[in-house]
Amino acid sequence: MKLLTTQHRRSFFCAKPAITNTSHTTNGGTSSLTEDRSITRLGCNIVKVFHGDVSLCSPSARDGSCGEDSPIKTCVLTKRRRIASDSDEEPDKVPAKNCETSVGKKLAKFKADVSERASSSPPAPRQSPKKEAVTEDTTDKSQGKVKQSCLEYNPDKGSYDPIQDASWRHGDKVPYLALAQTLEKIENVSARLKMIEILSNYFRSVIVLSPDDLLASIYLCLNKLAPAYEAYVVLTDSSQRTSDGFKKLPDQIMYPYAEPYDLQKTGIELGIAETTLIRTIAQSTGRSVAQVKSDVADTGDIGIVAEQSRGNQRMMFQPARLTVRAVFDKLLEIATLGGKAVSTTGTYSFYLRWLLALALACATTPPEQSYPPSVLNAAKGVPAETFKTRLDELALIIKTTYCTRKRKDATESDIKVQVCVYMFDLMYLNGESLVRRPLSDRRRLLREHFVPVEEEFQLAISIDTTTMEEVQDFLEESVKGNCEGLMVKTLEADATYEIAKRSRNWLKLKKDYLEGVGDTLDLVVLGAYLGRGKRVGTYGGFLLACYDQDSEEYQSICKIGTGFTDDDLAKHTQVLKERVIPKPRPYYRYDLSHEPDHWFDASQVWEVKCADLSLSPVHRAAIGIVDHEKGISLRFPRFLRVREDKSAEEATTATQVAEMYTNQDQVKNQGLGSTKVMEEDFY
DNA sequence: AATGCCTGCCC
DNA sequence: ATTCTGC
DNA sequence: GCAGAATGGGCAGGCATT
Repeated sequence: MKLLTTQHRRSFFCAKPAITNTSHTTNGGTSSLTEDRSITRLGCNIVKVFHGDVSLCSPSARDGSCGEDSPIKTCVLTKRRRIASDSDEEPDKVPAKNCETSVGKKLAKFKADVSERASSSPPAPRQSPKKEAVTEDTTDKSQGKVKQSCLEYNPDKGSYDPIQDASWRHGDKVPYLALAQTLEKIENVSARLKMIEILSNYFRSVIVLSPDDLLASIYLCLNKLAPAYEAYVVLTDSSQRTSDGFKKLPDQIMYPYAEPYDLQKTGIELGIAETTLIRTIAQSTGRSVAQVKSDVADTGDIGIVAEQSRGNQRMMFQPARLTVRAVFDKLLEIATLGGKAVSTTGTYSFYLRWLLALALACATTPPEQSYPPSVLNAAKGVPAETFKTRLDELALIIKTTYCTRKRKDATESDIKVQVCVYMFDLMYLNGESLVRRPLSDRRRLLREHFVPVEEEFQLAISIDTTTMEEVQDFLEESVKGNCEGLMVKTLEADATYEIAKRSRNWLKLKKDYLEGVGDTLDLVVLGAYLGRGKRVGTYGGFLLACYDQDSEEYQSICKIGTGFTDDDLAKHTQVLKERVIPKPRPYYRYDLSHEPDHWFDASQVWEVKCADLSLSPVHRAAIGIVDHEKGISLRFPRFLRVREDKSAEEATTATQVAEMYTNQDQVKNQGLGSTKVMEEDFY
């Protein structure tokens, strides 16, 4: 039976003995299920009703299916929205508001200031505006001329003393150099823990000596070290904090908070995303947007470009000693002038290590002490255990306190799609947490306490089984019923609802995970995008196309950026570099929004796997076949291998793509939908 | 007012 | 989402 | 085994530009 890949088989078949301790011993694989499993559909049918009143709208329901865990998410979402709108109406209770106005004035002033300049330097990113005297002095805030070369600052020092070992004195503004040196040290270290330690030492000094600069420091760290695409700053507005539980954290981002440091004191929010940041750097350094842009492309790190740009400028007029604050303020001002900076978002984008560094710094050198502080190193004289506990607590606070964004609330009348919530589990009932009870209990309680309502509120379809065959059948059935797959869980043993252990005890089963199952296509590489972060120097993604024999066109079908080993990537880059052409061929069909950095002569054919095919607003594959204006694209595309044996013309054709699309159960089941399209066609 | 870019979110 | 890679 | 860091399609909402 080839149903499961080895990987799956391992997790699937390892019946976990009911153990009470936390070790995860597994007894070797048995060849059949030894215990009853409850299996729920991954996404259940949602009956679409295009009229009628609804009180819930799940975003995941837009495509007519709802993820297995949607019920809960839906609730959370709705709740959050409500809260968000509440705070909309009464944001005044939040201190941040004040600052917003004070900064607001500042902004207004600059806006006026710049709007005239703006006329002479068109904001269009493509152009390189002639800069007249945009040599803004990045340091106009700091006083004095060049000091003697600064002291060596070494936050890497053993038993670091936040006061003695700092290169500045209490009350001083933090010199930018200190931060630069800190970052330099960090970059030369590979161990994460070490990085955290170094950075936290710097933070400790800032906390003790110049707490006002903490925020600026954090921002500048981000700017420097975060991957470019995440390099945006938002000084939060805590009015957007919500008090309800959790928000799913994006995998790579943490959202911190406003305590215990008074981060919200700064009040305003300033959303700088990449493009804005590029303009910012251009303006602040007197370089053209195009220049900066190309530099970013080269280095892949906007922070480095900023640094270098600033460096150049410094050569030109030898400014005074930079302070962290001055740099930050300037950036802030300019970004704000940039126009689109003030956004409604309210999040900090952080990386874990900064959070941890911050937590470590807080734990070691508690903030908000009078100077000189009584506690410089809280780790001293305390059992390591105790300190660790305190640190963990702090880290937890930092990690779990976060800001959510305002969401535009849709009025109920705007909601067009009837949504049905499918319950599949119960974590909490009448004041009692059920998280530690086995699934069988939770499910029983769920069934006892909730009354399903047809087409609104139902139980997720599930089966209990011990045999592989039934699992297989149920998987087939679920796919036919427009679901993505199954969730498989144990009913009794280790059947608690624990997120952390989820990956071990819950198994997600989707068709395209299985080897030899799922959609696979052979596509032509039309172009590529320069890699960023760890992919600097190679291509990071590619534009793929299918071949339309009728029009003899290559039609874009998706971009692709995963599935390659580092080695693959290097090789592809090497091979494709030889085939770069200056302009796309006239017979390449693609959307301008996906314009690659480099175009290639169509030659390479890659085998690519995906989960689904979808109608796309931007891709052009098989355009005109199933829809007039929309092409077809791939969902979750990943690279499998190069098809050396195929030439570009032998790639998957538009016709085949259309066929694959139409053959999807999901599409077939839509039934009526196609009639509608035909009617439209008719007119 | 319409269009298009940018961002953040959801998979 | 998916995938690969260090730790 | 896990966390981190690369990357995907598609959508909604907000701004900017036309």
